[in-house]
Amino acid sequence: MEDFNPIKIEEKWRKKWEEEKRWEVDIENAENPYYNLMMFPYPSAEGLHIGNVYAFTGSDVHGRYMRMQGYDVFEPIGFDAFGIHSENFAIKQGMHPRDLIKKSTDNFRRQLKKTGNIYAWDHEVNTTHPKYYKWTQWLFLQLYKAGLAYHKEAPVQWCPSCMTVLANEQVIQGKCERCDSVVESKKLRQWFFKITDYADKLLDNLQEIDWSERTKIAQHNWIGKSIGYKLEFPVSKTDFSITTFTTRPDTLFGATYVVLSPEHHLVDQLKDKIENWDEVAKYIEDAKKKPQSEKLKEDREKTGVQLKGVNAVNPANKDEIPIFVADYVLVEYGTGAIMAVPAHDQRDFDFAVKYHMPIRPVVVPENDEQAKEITKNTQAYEGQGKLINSGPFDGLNSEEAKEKIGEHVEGEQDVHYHLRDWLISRQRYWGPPIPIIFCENCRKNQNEDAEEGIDWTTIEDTEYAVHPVPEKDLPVELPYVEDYKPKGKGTSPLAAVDEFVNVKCPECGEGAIRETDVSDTFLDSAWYFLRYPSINVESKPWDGKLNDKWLPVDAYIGGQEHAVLHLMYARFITMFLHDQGALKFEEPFKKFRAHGLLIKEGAKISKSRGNIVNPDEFFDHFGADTVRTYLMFLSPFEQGGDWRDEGIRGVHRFFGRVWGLVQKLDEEAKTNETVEQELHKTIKKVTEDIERLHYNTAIASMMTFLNTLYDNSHTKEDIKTLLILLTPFAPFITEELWEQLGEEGSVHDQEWPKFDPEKAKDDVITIPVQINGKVRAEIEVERGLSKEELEKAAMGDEKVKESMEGKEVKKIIVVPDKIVNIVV
RNA sequence: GGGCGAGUGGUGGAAUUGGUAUACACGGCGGACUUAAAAUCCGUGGCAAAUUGCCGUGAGGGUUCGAGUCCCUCCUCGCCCACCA
Repeated sequence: MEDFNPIKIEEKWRKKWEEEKRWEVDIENAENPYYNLMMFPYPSAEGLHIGNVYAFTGSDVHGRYMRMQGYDVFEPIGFDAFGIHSENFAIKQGMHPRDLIKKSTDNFRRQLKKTGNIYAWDHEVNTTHPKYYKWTQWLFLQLYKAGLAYHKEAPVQWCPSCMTVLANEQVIQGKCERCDSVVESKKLRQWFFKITDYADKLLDNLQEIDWSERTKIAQHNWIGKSIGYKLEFPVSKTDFSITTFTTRPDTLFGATYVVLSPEHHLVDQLKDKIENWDEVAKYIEDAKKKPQSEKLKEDREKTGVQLKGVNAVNPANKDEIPIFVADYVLVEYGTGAIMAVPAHDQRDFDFAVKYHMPIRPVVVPENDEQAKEITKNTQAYEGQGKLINSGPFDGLNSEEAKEKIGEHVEGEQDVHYHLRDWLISRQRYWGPPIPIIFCENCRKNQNEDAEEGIDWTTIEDTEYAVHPVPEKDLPVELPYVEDYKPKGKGTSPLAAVDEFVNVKCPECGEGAIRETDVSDTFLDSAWYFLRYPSINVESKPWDGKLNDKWLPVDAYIGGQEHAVLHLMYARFITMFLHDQGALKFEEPFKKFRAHGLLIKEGAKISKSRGNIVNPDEFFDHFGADTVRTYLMFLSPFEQGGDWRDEGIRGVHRFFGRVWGLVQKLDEEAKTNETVEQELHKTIKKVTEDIERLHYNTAIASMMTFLNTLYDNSHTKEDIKTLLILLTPFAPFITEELWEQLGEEGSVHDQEWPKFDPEKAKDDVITIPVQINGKVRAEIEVERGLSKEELEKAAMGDEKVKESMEGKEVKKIIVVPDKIVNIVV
């Protein structure tokens, strides 16, 4: 009898599998392709996080299961190694990002190979490799040529301490995530992708894809479609008119003032008429200076200033109402101006109370009691109801009134989205250079008359023609720059590299300059899944035939934190490529499931908490099988798990017992009935639970089955079935024991066991007998007894008779095969 | 403020359409084995108790023969978004 030594076993098989390239699929000829994708990691210098192991294992269990269902599973892996994360860490370490990334990916690869996942290592993607980012740049050019990439001056978030622009996701409540400094707003020329062109498609397609509901809802909310009306408020005694956007035209009669955002263009145009211009100008100046964090503060008091000397006209009742400038109205949303209805919008209400504006209720609930309450004006009523104080529209339902009032004042139906265009330029070093050349000479020679349609831009007061880098010149390689740190001048460190910046214009051949910004990391990851199958194709981003075979992705697993960013961008890019005729599908991921967050003892795992779990330690001590199975045993995969160091011992013991079972196998023994029934039940449970990613209960039922095998006479076949069921979770020990049982071939090539639904049911079942809803007895009966038989059996039971003594039966509820309840 | 989700033993968590609450594990305690320890195996929701009884799924109410599950009111926690008109 051999001792159970998981480390030795795993080394043996790992080596063998690596030599055989055991998990590679025939990418060209696979008959049943199944693309099992996991969000590729950012290779942090600290090494693989236990949370990564958790996520990857969950995906791999699914992949291995599908493999045993007869699919040719392609499970690739790669590294999302560009980006500010890596760069910041490199700066901290005083190491060049390129060197650091090389080191980190090597370490990641070493750790990933320990996990026992069926990765297609021959298809590894690395976003920082010129052979990869050549096509990221190509993608940029396609978007540019299609008119979906544009250049515009826009405010960005700027950290004065780090002296750099920050990505939106690096700004936490108005502060820099690294140094906690308050972020400022700064205007810079930027590249944007017109993702908003796809807002409706991104929204509508959600209905057709098999994704976790919460992820779909997150995307739905992020796109944030609001349907409403554009309403005009003329400025009295002028030719100007203020265009407002509202989703509640039904409350128009309650609009008692109008608010412009401080950046609104009309403020300047009305300058001559405004009597308190100095005051207004000062307010606007202050508002611009106000840091982002101040604006985001939760209970921040609203401020504003009235434009004295001018009034707007409410188009519904022709009332002259005041105009304010206030920074609670955002220039970037809607029209940058609102009609304020204090009675029915809490924000307007707060403002109205402070500045003594009238509050006129125009919508009240149908219920009169509640209606009385509303008219007391203690807070805004934002619900639906019937109209009052609205002239000819009184009594109408607010829903109907929307359209009627909207039409009455000749408003224009209008739609707005929360989704904004995707800002993709970064003034940093560690990313793919944006493949654009600016030529001053070409701009000078552009025919003034033909200005339309020719793309040009202004950089530091000089006009340039904008040229895409010719595709034959791709990739625009990121030079190895010694001083790669951000300089804080609003430009990338690449701007200081003359050899990079100065270039011959591809059109006129004269001296020109390159765009020095790099693109957002999210662009790298927005298309990587298209590259995996075609990683060895040099002449194009992907091979059409391979693409047809493997894409779209069959199953995608990743973190909920990417619900809006990455997943939205990937969908947008796919839709765009589809419209270009480059892809046959619009949606990249047929099925998506978000895994939960792994925590430790109730707390988030983080360096600052000092509760880091080092996966290497556990791999080396217990082996990958145990780590994998323990992680999956914690809780439902989509819910997340709570890691405890001690808990892993239970799974270790379990495998010790599985091992022991094989060691003391009695070849002569026969299966008894209990084992047979339990076997079919277990197959059913494990299969169903793996399908719905409830790995924890799948494992629990295998533990139960193991206990049954220990307690009952069983055969080698029974053990073999258990091993097969365990394979997706524990690929090493199952293979080893398969070999020890003297079986041909590999456990991994076995067909997934099938269960007989009849045998998965017990023949004799225990039925509880309740009296007045309390369990008083249990009776053993055959399955399938009729109501009458069951009632008879229950009434005949000794315990039941005892409890019933001297009582009168009022009613008996009998649910066959379930329960008997006697009411007395 | 908005959206989403969750509250079950000391802990992680189980529980088809409403049908024996706490499966499977961890830890603690007790026991077996051992010279002893480790490992292994068995028992263990709480309170009282000879057999047994009562109480128990965040709180309160309701529907039902029967509620962790359905309905209403409330409380707490987590995540995401946030002055989006």
